[in-house]
This record gives sequence, C-alpha cells and structure tokens, in this order.
Amino acid sequence: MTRFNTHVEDHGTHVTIHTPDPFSYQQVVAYLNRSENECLHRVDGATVYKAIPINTEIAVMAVSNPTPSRIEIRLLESGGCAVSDALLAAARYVWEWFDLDANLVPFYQLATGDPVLKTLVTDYYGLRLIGVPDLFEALCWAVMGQQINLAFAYTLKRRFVEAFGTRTTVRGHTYWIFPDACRISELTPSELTALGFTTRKSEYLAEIARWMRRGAITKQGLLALPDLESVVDALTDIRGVGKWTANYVAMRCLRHRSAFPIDDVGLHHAVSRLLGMNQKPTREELGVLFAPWHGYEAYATFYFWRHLLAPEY
DNA sequence: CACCAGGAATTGC
DNA sequence: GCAATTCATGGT
Repeated sequence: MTRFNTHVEDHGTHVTIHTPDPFSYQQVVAYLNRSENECLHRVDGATVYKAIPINTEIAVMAVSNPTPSRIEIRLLESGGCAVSDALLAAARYVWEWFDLDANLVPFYQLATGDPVLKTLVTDYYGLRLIGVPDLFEALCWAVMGQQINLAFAYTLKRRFVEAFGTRTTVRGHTYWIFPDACRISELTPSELTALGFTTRKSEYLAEIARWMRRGAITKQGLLALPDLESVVDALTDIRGVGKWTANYVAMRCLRHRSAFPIDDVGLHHAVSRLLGMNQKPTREELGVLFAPWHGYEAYATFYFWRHLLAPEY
C-alpha cells in the first residue's frame, strides 16, 4: 500500500482514487463483466457493485469512473460502522482488487520490444490483473475451476456462495459475501456433492477450509514467505492443491509477478489463437515464449486470458 | 452424442 | 521419476 495514501481522497460522502498510469477503467470493467453468472459483483453499465465484509456486517459499494484518471467509490450500505471507515475499507479493497499498487511501466516498456506482448498491451491497454483478495475464496475458486469449463465453474461458485455465504439486499439487488472457511469446515460431504461438486472436489474444499480454520494457512503467513517457490511448496502441501492452483492463487491473491500457471488450458488456447498455431503449445514452447518475460509471467498470463474474451476474428 | 474443460491424486512401471 | 489412469459432470 505504498502509494495508497497519496492516491486516495476522502470527500465525506465518497472517496476518489487517482489511478496510476497505465490504467483503463473500461478494460477493468470488461474483464469484470466476463460472466453473466458472476455472483460476487455486479456490473451495470460502467458501474461496478460489490459487497465486502466490515467487521461482522456487510458494506456495499458502487465503483465508477467520473474522469479517465479517477475512480469514485460510494456506499449503498455502510455495514453499521462509520461511513468514513467503510469508505476507507472499500477504497483499500478496490486498490488491491484492481492491483493499483503495481507499477506497470516496466511491463509496458518490455512489451514495446516484443511483438506478442505489444499486441496484448495495445489491445488491452491499461488492464490490471484483477485480483481475488480473499485467500479462502481464491483457493476455492481455483479448485472449483479445476478440469471443468469456466461456465460450469461459475455455476458451481454461485451454488456454493448462495448455499453457504451471507447476503444483503439493497435497492432490489442482492449482494453476496463468499462463505467463511469455518462455515465450510463444518459441512458434511453430502452438502457439497449435492451442489454438483464431485466427491473429490468436495474433499478438497473441506480440506482447504480445515487448513484455514486451524490457521495452518494464512494470507499473512504466505505473504511473509521469501519467494514464489516457498509459496508453492506451502500451498501444495494441501491435498487438492497442485502447481496450477498454487500458482493461480499466488498470481491472483498474493500478487506474485512471476506466478505462472503454465499448465492452464485457457492459457494454451489463448497462446495458440494469438500466435496462429494449429494446435495447443507444448510445455517447452510455452517455456520459450515466456522466457523473455520473466518477472512478468502473471501479467502476461492475465492478458492472454483477456484475449480469450475477444471474438474469434 | 462425442469431446473436452482455467487439474490433481493415484497407480504402475 | 515419469507416463498412464481415474475422477466425473455440465457445456457446446
């Protein structure tokens, strides 16, 4: 949060964030709007609505973009605490969610001399790596997405959230908070398989919930580890968390710039498509392609994912 | 109706 | 160690 204080202004009824270049709110919203089935935020035009937990209550924010270099955050509900506290919490959430602490200038400079990256940063100029700040959510979402199509993953997430999460309704819209690990750790196996999770995935989710409940895995603890390798080692101790999931979480929750889910099928499709290949790239080809981008694998991967949202031709 | 999906654990050699 | 197998259901 090095630059947070200098970029955020409290206006009493709302806060504004001056966004560091390069940044495009439009690109961020395009990514947030990628699934009709998303249940943890709502996009209406150019406004993004999201609920976040405040103490034991729920605050609901509306995020908009009054000027190109400014994000505005208002509250639809302050969760029973002081408005200024809830606004600050909302601003901190958006700051992390949209990865506004990152300096993208070096990545964009690297891209100017690289044909592939140049295409990506031109097409999606200002896109930030949208995060999943809650560790339990990031782990669960990764596990839910293992080996199934994304549309089904969103359906599973919605069922999971609506079965075990908490909700608040404001102005006719319902906003959900992702379930707490303690709640999930208490479930019987059948309560998860009933939602469409396979037996194994149900076990994985319950296992992750137990690790988190007993404090064996915490975001703070993982952030304190010296490097990505240590993070992957720690996370893969959990049954159900392999290298793909560990790198996914490192990338979207812990903000490791070198995190690289190299076995990601979506990434394979995106690379194949952007480079005009007839088949999916091999692991070796991916290694060669990404080698010059070392230190920026996470952003390169994220931009490739964004590329999948674009129409085929 | 096949084929596959933003994988991981287990098994077999 | 590494490759093959199993899991297991909805989307297209």
